[in-house]
Amino acid sequence: MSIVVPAERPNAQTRLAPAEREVIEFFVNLGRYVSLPRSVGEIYGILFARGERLTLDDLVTQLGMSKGSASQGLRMLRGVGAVRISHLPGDRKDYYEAEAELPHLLRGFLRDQLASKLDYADRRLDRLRTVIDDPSSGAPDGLSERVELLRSWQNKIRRIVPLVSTFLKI
Amino acid sequence: MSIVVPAERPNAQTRLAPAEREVIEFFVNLGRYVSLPRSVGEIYGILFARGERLTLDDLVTQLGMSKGSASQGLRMLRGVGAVRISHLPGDRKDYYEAEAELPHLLRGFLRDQLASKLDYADRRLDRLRTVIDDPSSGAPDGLSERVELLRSWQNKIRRIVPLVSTFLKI
DNA sequence: CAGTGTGTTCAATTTGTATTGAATTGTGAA
DNA sequence: TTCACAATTCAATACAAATTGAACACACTG
Repeated sequence: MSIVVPAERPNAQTRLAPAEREVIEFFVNLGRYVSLPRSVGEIYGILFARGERLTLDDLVTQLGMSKGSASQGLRMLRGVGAVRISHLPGDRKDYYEAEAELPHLLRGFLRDQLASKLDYADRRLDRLRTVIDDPSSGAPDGLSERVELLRSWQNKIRRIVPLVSTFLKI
Repeated sequence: MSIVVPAERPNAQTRLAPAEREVIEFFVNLGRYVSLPRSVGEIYGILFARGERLTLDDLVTQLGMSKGSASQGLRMLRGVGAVRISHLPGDRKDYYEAEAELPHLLRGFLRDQLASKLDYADRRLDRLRTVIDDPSSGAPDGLSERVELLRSWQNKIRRIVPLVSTFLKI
């Protein structure tokens, strides 16, 4: 009778240097605060740690993640301008490197994420007003006043954005 | 042979007025951006819409959610100061109402959420530095410089907080 | 006290999100 | 064209988070 020890899955992460693992975990943790998937934090983390260009295959082997995850993670990071893509002559691979300048990163975030969400909230508030103004909507007493309060929040927040941008010299 | 039509679950939400449903969905959607569970958005939404005090049981029957969800959701909302609790004389129930002042809400958020996370990031960065300074950590070239860059991000963000606070008269 | 009306807890379940990997698309070279 | 290689897609799966509800704890009341 022999005891079957489950084969240890060859976790590629094991090959990473301690310093790299630490940086990666830092960004994974950071990403959690804005509900980014772990894989995205890992990708940005290793690119930041290395400071050099890596290919999708590099990410797959170094981080031990699937091609699918790497591909989708890179798309998200490209979308917010957190990684730059480039090429080598005579090489069809895409090479990625981390964008490490805070102003650049925040600009992408403010433009792509925040702006579109504020716009959406605007439309939502407009709809809310029309619904409430309909007498058959059963709006509780004073609701339309409270909704106007929301509108004023929205305006204040909109005015904060340029304030922050100026401060960060974006 | 008879076709069994699944009994329609008596969804309590159906009883809500259209205007109320609209407000609730607004806050549910808002909450998604900061990854709050739907139930929390619903609770704040109905309290905001009604503008009057409701009990846990009211929430359960009006929103059609479990007592457990309502209880946990209220705890979270109390935690960030988004709802106020009060009582009626000779009534053991807890009554809740929505805190609708933006400054008050943001104050709770800045103090409880942001501050503690910035502190945690600080400690994390300190550890990162000590790991990297260890020659056996296998830190890639130039990593310590890039980590110093992180430190400067951190400092900038810390200086934004009072700026925003001032602007919002918090 | 026992009884009743509260709110809370937490294991089980449901629901939602991320990840995988095989199939597919796209692209440059011969 | 066809081949070869790279990246993307997406249905299936694994994993994580939210929700439920029954058991519990607490505190007032008669």
